[in-house]
Amino acid sequence: MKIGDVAKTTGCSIQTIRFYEKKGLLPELKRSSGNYRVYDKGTIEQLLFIKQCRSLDMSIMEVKTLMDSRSRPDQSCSNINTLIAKHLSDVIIRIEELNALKSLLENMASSCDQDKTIRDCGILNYLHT
Amino acid sequence: MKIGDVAKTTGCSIQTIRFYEKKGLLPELKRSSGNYRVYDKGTIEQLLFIKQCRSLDMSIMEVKTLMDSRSRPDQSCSNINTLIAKHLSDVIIRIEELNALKSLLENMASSCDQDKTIRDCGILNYLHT
DNA sequence: ATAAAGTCTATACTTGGTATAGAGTCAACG
DNA sequence: CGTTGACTCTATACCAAGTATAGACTTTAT
Repeated sequence: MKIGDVAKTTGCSIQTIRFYEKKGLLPELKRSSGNYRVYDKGTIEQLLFIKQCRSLDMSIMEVKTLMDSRSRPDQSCSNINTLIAKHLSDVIIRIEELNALKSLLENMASSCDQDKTIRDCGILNYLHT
Repeated sequence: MKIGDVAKTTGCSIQTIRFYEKKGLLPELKRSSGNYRVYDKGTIEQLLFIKQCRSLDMSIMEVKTLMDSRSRPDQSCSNINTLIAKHLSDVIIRIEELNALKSLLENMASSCDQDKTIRDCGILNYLHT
């Protein structure tokens, strides 16, 4: 399989696949006689794994940690539990931040209507304080 | 005032102040005979305005739009209302995304306990699917 | 044989800064 | 007057996580 096929199958762009390779998320791979990357089914599965993790908003480094763990199946999975717990806690903190932000923005939005001038704009006055 | 004083007063780092200048958020400013940037009270106020906007998670471009508006006090402020409404809507969408993410991560976290091996880790099995 | 499609590397761009290097400036102290 | 230390200057590189080119090469199809 060539990179274009892999891109179609996985839904990752060609550049992204090469980017993941450069970041060390894909194992060293074979090249054809014309220096084209040659992929097998294992790589596709790995890319789907990465995609799944990225859709959960994990960083490349987090994904790398998980993939490295997968190559040591007999070890304890406690570090994986820790990683997910940390990630979850980060998400919860971010949600709280954004909820606070949302309240502020709602207050601002309600402090002005469309019919004022810039000089009298409630939003700008709020920001100016 | 020199840049170090401004940094202390506003809480922005020196590099950040120069960065904002390069991005066009600060007006063209005077230089001393030794080519040092010279600031006045107006710039401090502008920096605090920028900081306030950034703490509301606005992008540099959004801040720039607001600052440009401030220089035309007689115009209608409807574009400012629109900007804030759009920003608020973005924040709400992001909160929804993160809440969905949170549920997923909670399910994952509860699908494994610390005592398993990588091979049997419920989290990795989830991700592998 | 040639044209089109695919792939290669290397580089620049994005956002919002942060962190250097190396040079120049300014104020105080002896 | 010299020199040390603190400050500032520009320019550049770096981070995440890709995206988007340019210019060269390979493969495929006609």
